[in-house]
Amino acid sequence: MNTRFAVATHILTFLAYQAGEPATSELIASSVNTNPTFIRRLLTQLAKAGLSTSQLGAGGGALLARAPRDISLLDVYRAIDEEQQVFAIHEAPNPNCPVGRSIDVVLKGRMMDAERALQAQLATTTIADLAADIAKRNKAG
Amino acid sequence: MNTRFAVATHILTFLAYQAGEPATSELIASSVNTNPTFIRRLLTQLAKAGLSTSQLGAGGGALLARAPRDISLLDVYRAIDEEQQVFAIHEAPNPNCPVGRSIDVVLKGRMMDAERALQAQLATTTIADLAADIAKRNKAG
DNA sequence: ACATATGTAACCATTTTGGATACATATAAC
DNA sequence: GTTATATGTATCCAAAATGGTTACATATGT
Repeated sequence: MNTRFAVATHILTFLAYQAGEPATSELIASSVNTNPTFIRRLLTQLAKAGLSTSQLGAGGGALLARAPRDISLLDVYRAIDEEQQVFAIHEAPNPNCPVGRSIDVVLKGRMMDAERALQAQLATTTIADLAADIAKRNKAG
Repeated sequence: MNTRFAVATHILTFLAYQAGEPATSELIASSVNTNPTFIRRLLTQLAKAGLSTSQLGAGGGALLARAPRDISLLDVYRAIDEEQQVFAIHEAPNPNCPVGRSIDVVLKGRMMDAERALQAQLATTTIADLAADIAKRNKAG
């Protein structure tokens, strides 16, 4: 998969650490080690999903739109991965073959089962959990 | 994701339908609607994973190496997806940032939880299940 | 006004993906 | 043993995805 989900999660965790202080795309980019445009593109998607907001102008930047404990990794996944599925099928199998005729429908069902299991697990973790894990790790390490 | 997992599953289900009769890469390709080389590349991976075998020469082709009920979608997933993970992280975050320093380790753990949930679900379906679903669907439809 | 920061478009290089051709090797059939 | 068949693999290619870069119109705080 691409790294957008990971970077989006990084962004939100960073914002949680900011504790209400707006963060510019440049500041976030320096934490992620990428460029501000990439961050702004993701922030736009996160804002559309209701996970972040942005303040224009001097002293502005991105903020969480909700409490970290109310943002799950599933929320992030849904905000970023527009396709909403890790599996892809091969288009247009042979309709004259017994297998080709039905494989797509049958396989899609099983793929969706796996996708649901993945998403259910993602729902069990919040940005607050990640922030706590990081705080503990930095204190210990 | 790419379509290799779906095509590999199609191949194995096709072989299950062949009931012991060898299938050439060309025949399989016509069912999948792709080219024989792509099929052979996947068959090589499936054979390395112990899921299929191949017979050279006239009348040859690919065969299942195990009973369809003994091949799970997790077996296919592991045979095909060498990376074994749907999630990717962004490399080299800023070590001087509290979040950048620890996000990778922490997030990787949660990603692996989700990956495990996905794989556990894949393990519940076998090629025999898919073949049965297809047979039922073709009879009904 | 002026500096700052977003949102978005445009362009680019790299990688991934799947398709196409080619061919050495191995096997079956005769 | 010769011939037809089929694999396994290398090579090349075009299209798409991915993330980086520049640019700039718009909005906001000072």
